Amino acid sequence: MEELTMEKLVNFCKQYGFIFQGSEIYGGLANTWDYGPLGVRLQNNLKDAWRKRFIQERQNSYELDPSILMHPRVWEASGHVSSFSDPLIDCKDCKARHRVDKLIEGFDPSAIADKMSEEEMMTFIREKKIPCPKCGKSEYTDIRQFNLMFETYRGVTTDSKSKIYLRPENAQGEYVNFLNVLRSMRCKLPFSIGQIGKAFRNEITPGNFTFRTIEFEQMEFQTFCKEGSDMELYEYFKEYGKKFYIDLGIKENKLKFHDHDKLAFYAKAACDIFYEFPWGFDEINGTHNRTNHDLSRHQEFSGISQEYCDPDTNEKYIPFIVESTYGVGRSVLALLFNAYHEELLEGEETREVLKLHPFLAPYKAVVLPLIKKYHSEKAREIYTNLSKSFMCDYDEAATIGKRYRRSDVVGIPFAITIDDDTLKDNTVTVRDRDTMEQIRINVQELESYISNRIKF
RNA sequence: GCGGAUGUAGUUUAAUGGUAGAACCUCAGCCUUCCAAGCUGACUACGUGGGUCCGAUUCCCAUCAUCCGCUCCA
Repeated sequence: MEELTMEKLVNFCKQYGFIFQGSEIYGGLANTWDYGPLGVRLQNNLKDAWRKRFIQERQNSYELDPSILMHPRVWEASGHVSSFSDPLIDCKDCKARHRVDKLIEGFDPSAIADKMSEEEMMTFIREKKIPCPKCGKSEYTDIRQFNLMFETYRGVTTDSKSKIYLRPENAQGEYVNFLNVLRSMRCKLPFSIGQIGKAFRNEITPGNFTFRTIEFEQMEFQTFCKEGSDMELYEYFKEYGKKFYIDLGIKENKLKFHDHDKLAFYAKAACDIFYEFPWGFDEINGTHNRTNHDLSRHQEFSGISQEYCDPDTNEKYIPFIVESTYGVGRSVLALLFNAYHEELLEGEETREVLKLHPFLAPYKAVVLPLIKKYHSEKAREIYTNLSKSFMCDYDEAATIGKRYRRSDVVGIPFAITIDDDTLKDNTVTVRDRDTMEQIRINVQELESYISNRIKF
């Protein structure tokens, strides 16, 4: 059995309609990928699973869909306007690109690059003749600013006053709505706001297939709490996140926690969940204790108090926030790697099977007339009825065996075959993808039989 | 963004300075009563743009994209 490489998975996704290259007929646009008919179903089912675990099954949890375009002051308060615009410099000799602040602080740890102006940094580099960490020479281009935020303009003019950003992270959408949710939902702390949505980062870096894209989607969960209960919640959500992935069918030995050695300036603690991809363990989730940094900043920049008044003690304080973020694209990628199997059959034959959790499967069932010309009328009738309950596929082309196999490849958990007996007694064969077991049941029982087996 | 490799149907590939042949897949028909059978037929490709040349898929240049490292990041 060959190892599942990235290249093989990319081909698989393209072949069966999961993921296509973005703008393919124009030669593609780097780092953009389009989810095809099956990929969208898988992705939506993942989102539904997340909603169920994080919103529906939790008390005091609310979903929000904030706007992607936000007031420019939000990004000043969040720190993105200053910290996301990295001054970069290229070595003229070996062409290596360096972040100026890292270059300076790497050379002289007592220097604080953040406090320097661009000119001061350039002078510092020239005077100290800081060597290029790669080649050792000290000949650099001028400093250039790279802003990781996508910019656009509202209105018809393109002056700086009309400049707005596509959000580089989603979390601020929840933070600016903290008071709205608190009031309208009559919340008490701790409570949580979740969101599924897209963010954009104008990075120059290519990624591994959909792992790294300039436009990406996240499922994230912000829990507002009192200082003191924050670390307990932080630990809780780390485990809750790992269990979420295991419940989705990810093998436990493919997952591990990864504590950050270096914390972001706003964070008190940070831990990722890593999945073992072909290139190694890499991040699919991040849980951060963000303290009361975010709400404090918004209070400062907006002038609106972000304090919570404890109804029992009348104590007022700015809540702490524990954030847990799940990458949609990354999770889908992990699920695909995790689900892909090649099974050896008798002889040399192999069967490709996508062993997705039935809840995640793009199609829940495929309806197959045993012989097209005898059974397709009845099969179509059953297909139409069943489609009212779940996404179903219908396949009457080629032999029955081929159609069984075809449904395995795209992860359909149940195959329903219509034969002569169906026409007489209204029973069908239901074949289970994972166990290969076949049972005979009445058409009337199909809906409840499948419903019971695709739960999450 | 840097370095390396690659680019012929959906996939895997063959050949060629005179515009391409196959297998698998897909579709249609025949056959077929439960796991990729068979037969017949059909569709589909030289990433893009220049240059050299009478003529370029082939040679050269650029570009785009992907993969592998590096860098960066969620």
